Amino acid sequence: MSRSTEPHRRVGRPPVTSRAQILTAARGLIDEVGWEKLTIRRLASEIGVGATTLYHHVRDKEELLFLLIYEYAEQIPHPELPSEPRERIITAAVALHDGLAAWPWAAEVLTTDGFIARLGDSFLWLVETILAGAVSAGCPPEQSVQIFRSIWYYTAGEIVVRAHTRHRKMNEQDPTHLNAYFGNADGPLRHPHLAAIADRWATLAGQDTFAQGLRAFVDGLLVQSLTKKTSGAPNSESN
Amino acid sequence: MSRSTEPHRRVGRPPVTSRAQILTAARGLIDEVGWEKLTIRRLASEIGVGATTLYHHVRDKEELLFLLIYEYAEQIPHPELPSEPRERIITAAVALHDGLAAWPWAAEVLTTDGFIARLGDSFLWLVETILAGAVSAGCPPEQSVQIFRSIWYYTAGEIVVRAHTRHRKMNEQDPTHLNAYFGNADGPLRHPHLAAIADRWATLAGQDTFAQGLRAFVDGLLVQSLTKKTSGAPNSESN
DNA sequence: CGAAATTTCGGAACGCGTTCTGAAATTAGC
DNA sequence: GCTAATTTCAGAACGCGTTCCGAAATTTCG
Repeated sequence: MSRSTEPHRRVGRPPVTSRAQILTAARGLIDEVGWEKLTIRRLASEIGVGATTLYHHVRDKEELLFLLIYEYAEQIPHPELPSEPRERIITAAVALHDGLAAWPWAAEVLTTDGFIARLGDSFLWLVETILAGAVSAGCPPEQSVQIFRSIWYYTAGEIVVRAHTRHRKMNEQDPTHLNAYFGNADGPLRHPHLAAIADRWATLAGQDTFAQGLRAFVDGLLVQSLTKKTSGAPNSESN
Repeated sequence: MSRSTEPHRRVGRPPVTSRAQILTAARGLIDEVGWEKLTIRRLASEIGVGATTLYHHVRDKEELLFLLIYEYAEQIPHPELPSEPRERIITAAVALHDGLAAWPWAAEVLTTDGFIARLGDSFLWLVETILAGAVSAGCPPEQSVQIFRSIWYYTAGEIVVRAHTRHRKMNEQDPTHLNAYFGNADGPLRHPHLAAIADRWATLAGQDTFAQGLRAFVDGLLVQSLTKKTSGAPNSESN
């Protein structure tokens, strides 16, 4: 209707802040004090408005965090894609992972309902790339979606688990750590392999094996999809 | 020290409740009103004690939920294991997944720090089985741990994402659903594969493909591990 | 100019998990 | 028996996210 032609000042009390200002202030506050200390009340007083005022510009805190990721994500440049479909999938999935893992609070929002669907063009392009890669590799569209979902579970799980893992220095000095649990009384008897590796567990768990696991996963998924094709008859398995 | 020989009544004010009673009451409350409505205050008043009293028997709410899972988990019977190592891994991982996914609040605790290490014998036995399966298949212990970690990321991710996905009936009636996001103006231009499958996305996302994806993952992980053996030289990849 | 409609603001309040602190209830020692 | 030591209890309070609702500030209409 009335667009730029008519600078119709809107009826009602004029807003004292805006979603843009809130997001900017939130970014600043996160840079200052860290995202754990970002609270609605603190953010509001930083802007100089009442706490409840923010709820007229943002549905809730979860949406606030999502919008922060959303805005940043749109600025991420698209990675160059290799020619081979399988490598394209991996490149896109790694970009998706790294893009999200870059923000420590991503884990808070990652698993919310419909997160993928709410992603912006930049991240949707990565989803599209994964789907396209699977299709290029010979998978039917339905299975391509399932391949993406599997990759997404793996990706989200890695980010969330690692985000919740305290990155204390892997000094073996901490007796309350893994060894204390794994190495209980009859551990070596009941769980020999676990006991054998218990003292190295913390070190191994600290390594970043996302990309390596992803490669294995994509290989397995493509092999599985291309082997049984679109066999309508279910396997001998439960699902 | 003084055990059953001496019924030494302990010094100090006698406790009015116990961790066992708290856990029992928590289970009852969850059965009655659902785990979302389980609050510290409500649980305390259910028992008939002050809210803060619970904190002398349980560190925090997270530990309370963890203990609930822990106790249940110990009662789970061990699944029968197939003979083939690969199938043993899958059987154990599915049991781990199903055992955790059985409690809707598992997602709240799943990703907390050191969750796996704090698991009880019953679940640790599943971890042990996965490790043993990988070793039996020919993987060195270190890579077996990485294989388990990859499986765990996938498993935890699946549970957490699905737990946070509202299971609304997949009626296409809801215009605020996926299509509304995926099918935006120039969606078909920018994301053709996404647009092509958008209307079927919700249905596909509702399917349980955990076991299928797991099979692909395990296959890929074993192939990867056995192919490059314990090559000390890193790949051409970043990691 | 004044009343009505409209839109936003923000203080009060709720329930939450959690911490602090002093009171209460018990045993041990004199 | 009285006091001290010990252990637990629980009310008060804090900060949090969030909701409710009346007040405030603007435009529109008569």
